[in-house]
Amino acid sequence: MAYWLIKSEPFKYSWEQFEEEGTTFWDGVRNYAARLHLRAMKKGDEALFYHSNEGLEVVGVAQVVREAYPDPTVPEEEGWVAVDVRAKKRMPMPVSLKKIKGDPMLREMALLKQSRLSVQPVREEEWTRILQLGGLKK
DNA sequence: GCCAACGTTGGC
DNA sequence: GCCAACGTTGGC
Repeated sequence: MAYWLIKSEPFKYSWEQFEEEGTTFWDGVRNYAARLHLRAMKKGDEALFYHSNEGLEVVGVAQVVREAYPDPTVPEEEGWVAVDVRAKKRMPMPVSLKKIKGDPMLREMALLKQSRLSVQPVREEEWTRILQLGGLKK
């Protein structure tokens, strides 16, 4: 099982909307590096849901329920993909970018190193640490 | 294949 | 609103 981080600007699609819908298709990725990650996602993998631009914090955990398939919003020949994700758990204490930056265990996170990448892998140690900080794990 | 110009993302 | 970082495009 692998771990990921997916970003959304809350005024476009927020965790609140996500929770309401329960399951949604994650589309709109138009970046080759991000697409590689989308294609590598397996059913059952989990992802941190991060609010970019506004909020600037990890607000919840999502789970992959359907692996990569052609993005229904563009012609299939273009090769872009979407996955389906389900809102799994809200963070009791959202983990802010500030906190992540200040945490020695999270210094190597892709979120800090490649801040523009909208779908990125998360290491197991980082995953565990974020869940701790968020109040989802001891 | 290089690189300048341009567009986009995202933090501040 | 600004700007750095990064990706993409297009001329050569």
